[in-house]
Amino acid sequence: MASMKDVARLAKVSVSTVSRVISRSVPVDEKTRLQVEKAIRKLQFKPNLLASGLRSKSGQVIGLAVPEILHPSFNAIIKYVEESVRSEGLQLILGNTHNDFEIEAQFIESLVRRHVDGIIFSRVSDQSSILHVVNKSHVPVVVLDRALDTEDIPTVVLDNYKAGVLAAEHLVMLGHRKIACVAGHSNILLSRERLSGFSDTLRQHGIQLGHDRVYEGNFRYETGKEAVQKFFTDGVEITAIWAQSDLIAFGAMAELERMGIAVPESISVMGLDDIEFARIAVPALTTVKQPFEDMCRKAVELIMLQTRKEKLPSKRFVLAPELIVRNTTRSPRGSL
Amino acid sequence: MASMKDVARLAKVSVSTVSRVISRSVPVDEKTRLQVEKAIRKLQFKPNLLASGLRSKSGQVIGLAVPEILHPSFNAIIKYVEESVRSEGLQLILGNTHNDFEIEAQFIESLVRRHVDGIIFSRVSDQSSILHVVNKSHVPVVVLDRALDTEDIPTVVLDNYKAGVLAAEHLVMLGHRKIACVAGHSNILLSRERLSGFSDTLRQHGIQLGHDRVYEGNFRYETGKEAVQKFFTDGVEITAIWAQSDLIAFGAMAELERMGIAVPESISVMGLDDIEFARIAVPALTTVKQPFEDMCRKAVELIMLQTRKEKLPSKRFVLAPELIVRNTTRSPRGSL
DNA sequence: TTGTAAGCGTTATCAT
DNA sequence: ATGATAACGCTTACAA
Repeated sequence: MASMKDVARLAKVSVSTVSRVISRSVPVDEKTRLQVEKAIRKLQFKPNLLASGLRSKSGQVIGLAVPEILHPSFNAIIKYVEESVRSEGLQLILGNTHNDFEIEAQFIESLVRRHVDGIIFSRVSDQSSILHVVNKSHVPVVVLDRALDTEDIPTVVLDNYKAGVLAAEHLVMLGHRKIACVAGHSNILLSRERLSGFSDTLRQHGIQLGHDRVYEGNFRYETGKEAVQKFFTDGVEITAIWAQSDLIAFGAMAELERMGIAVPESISVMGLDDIEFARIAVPALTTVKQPFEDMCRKAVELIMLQTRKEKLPSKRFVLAPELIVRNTTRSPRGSL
Repeated sequence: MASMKDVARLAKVSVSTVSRVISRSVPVDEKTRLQVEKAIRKLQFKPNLLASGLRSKSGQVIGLAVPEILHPSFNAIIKYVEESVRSEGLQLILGNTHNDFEIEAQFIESLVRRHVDGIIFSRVSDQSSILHVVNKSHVPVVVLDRALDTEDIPTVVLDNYKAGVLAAEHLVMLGHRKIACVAGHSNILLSRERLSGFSDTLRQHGIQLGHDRVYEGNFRYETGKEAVQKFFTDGVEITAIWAQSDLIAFGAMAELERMGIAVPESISVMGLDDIEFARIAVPALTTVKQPFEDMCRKAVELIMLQTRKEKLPSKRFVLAPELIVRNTTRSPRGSL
């Protein structure tokens, strides 16, 4: 492959001039510029990213760490982060941490050694190496989707409280009063926030969300099944369920189906995320949409700002959720 | 960040010795090795990947080009490629080509400039720049999931003909005779192969798959809906449908549901891929499984073999599909 | 505006 | 077994 040296020789200029033409950081005489460009075309010269990265200390990549690739919401994040990253002229290194902090640490280390321009963490493990990264190597970092309440790191999150509010309002407006919630683990901040928004709003409408009506699990499909089994084993009366993820909602619906309980005729179900399948499934899932696209764009933007050493207007960016009404919710039997 | 120079100074050896300790390519005296390792630990030295990449002409990354991230089968591919790549000690650069050959070309160019150790193409666009890559820059390449019939490029594919056979056998065994197929575009080789396997097998059982019973579209959800509409508009009698992707199958089921036709009671539906949702959906989808994990592992393996300049045992690796029977297929009414 | 030359942090070659 | 030293291909002071 042709190098700058070759171009310089052909264009009868120095390598620095070639470099200037390419980076267009410094004015170059029209005539010499044309010569150089001609030589570049002739030799099909493409600058070596490793060399320029080494010199300028910028690998022209950003890294994205997700805890699990085969999960619809992370798919969305991967897609939109890739899009934003490319629109900045960079490339994306993707790593699956499997929620394992050792794998995460190893991934991060490689990114740092590669002089990435930034790292986006989507849901970090609790023993995350983020702090280490931020302190030791000064690589710009953004946390996406899961806020760390304790840390002073740029963060992009959903307004999780508001998500709970939207869900509660929707179910209450439909006339439900026997309502349950399937939540993520309470040691995760966003689970707590979602639940607070949900139960606060119910309370404002005179509905108490008792402990027996809250099932705590993870955000996966199986949690939905388990929750439904638990509610019925405990004999809890229910006409509507809000699941804190669409996957949970699908698990719940599958279990209801298995038990011969019709959705939404007998029980309404709604989720959170608005994954692709929410639209596709039959019946289509009523849910609270997470604005993944905006969140990812924001995250990349925050990386770029830090790269340019600009001061961030704020450390914490909270984006609003949106209620998407489809076909898994309706008024309870006998109401209205 | 500490560099080799720093380590060398602290350990009172030359940088080359440090390099040798790290690469362990050449024997180093036990004693000096320990000294060096101590210094490395003390300084928390991490070799710079850009520098070593520049010198050794290996970026320690491989690139993966997919046409669409938000598609369940590509999710699987992304996941399993990432896994295999990491187990080789490399990292993954992911690019979404949107089936746009210009975007693809640009992505590939950056990968080459980055001296990636290999590129995996998952379903290339028809005007793909693969050939260019293979010829100009000698970067190892593997095509995954969609074979190019014309080219002499290492390829990993599903045995698509066999997939058609498995689907046909299953439906025939259940007693179906009025069978339809929703296929991908016939200008894509794998669609044709799947269809051939399917119709050949039906024919062996005395069933002719007429043109009116084949709907050609893409592999997306909407195609399934369109196909069902078409079949019913045309008044084609059907008791079973094989869709060449799970997404198509879900589209078909949604449309059947909308029309009040029960699956599998009135019409059996089966797919191809075995995406996550096939298991999760209600009713769970009967399908032909694509061994994504094995395919991806193979693809990465082929890259590594090429990197080591080893001769490939073959250019084309065909992996077997597997029938997964779930709840969307059963014997037609009236039979057995 | 352009050229010279000194790195960036490694690895590879050649001595010793 | 170890050390000097020259690359790798680019950017960036500093000079001219």
